[in-house]
Amino acid sequence: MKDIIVIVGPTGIGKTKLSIELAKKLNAEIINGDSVAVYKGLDIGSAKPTIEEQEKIPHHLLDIVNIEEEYSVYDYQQDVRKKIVELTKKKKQIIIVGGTGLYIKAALYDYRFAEGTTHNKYDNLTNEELAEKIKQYQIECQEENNRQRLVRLLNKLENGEEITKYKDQCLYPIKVIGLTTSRDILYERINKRVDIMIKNGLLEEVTSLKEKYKVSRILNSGIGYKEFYDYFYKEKPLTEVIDKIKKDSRRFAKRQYTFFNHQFHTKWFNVDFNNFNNTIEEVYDYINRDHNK
RNA sequence: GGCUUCAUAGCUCAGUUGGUAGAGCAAGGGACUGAAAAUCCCUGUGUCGCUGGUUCGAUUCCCGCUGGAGCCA
Repeated sequence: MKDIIVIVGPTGIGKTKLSIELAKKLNAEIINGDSVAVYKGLDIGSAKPTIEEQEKIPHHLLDIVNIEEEYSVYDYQQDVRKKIVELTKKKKQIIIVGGTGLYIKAALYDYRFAEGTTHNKYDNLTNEELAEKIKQYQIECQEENNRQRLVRLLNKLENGEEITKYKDQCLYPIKVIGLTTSRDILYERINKRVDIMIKNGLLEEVTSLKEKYKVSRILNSGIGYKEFYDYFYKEKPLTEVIDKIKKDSRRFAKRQYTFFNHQFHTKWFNVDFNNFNNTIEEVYDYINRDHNK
């Protein structure tokens, strides 16, 4: 089996562009590694590859979930693993591109999830009480303020699920390519990209989605979408929304660096924005060099 | 031109009855196994505008300068 090429990096760095150019050269197909782009209709704000781009190279796990549906790491893990089998049979090289570190890691590494688990929210318990209950299972719980994690952990314990730690067992041969640049340049690109999204009709996209889907977790948590809440319900000006999207994107980029630096063996490439072909060649050479050894 | 007032962290501002300073925001770092574009944790040295004086010691008091704001001519 050929190495799975994994392209990661902060938002707005040029992962999509690289993935398509590499796929052409490698006769590969692309699997989306982005937790928002799996949703239908979230096109502009998620910076999904355009129709033209998708026509050049087959894309998988894009537009596979309706906005009111729930989709989780578990679902993604299952879907990716099926796709890997499918594409390997077709003798296609696989490129996974995206910015959602946990999704990609859970798909490729030995992350274990039980089937049909419950999702009790414990609304009547405080964080302290949750931590207290967890302690009864002789489990040391860190992050005592992190309700999301406390709830999940307690659910697992009450279901009798195993609390596993197989962090570093990768199930497939992979090459992790990271794209990077200086913080200043990245932030400038992020800011510009948000302006372009607005020009391309982000407000219209969000407005029509809001009308169609009254309740949606993803519209309330995705960057480029959740920020419009203040615009629709608090009569805040659009400029404030735009600044917030930029800020949230910058902070997200920072967290992405932390994840890709520590959770993967990432080989970083400084992007040449003046001549992107240089970057493509550099990455292509790296992939081939390692194949031939 | 005269008088008053302000000048402190990237920004908005506290504060020190004279012993070289701290909040919010911004920013930086980190964690990460079913919400992950989520959630949570940690991080504040800055010629206290410039120059001189008083003082053991000045960002703090005083003189002058520069720049901003206001009032009067």
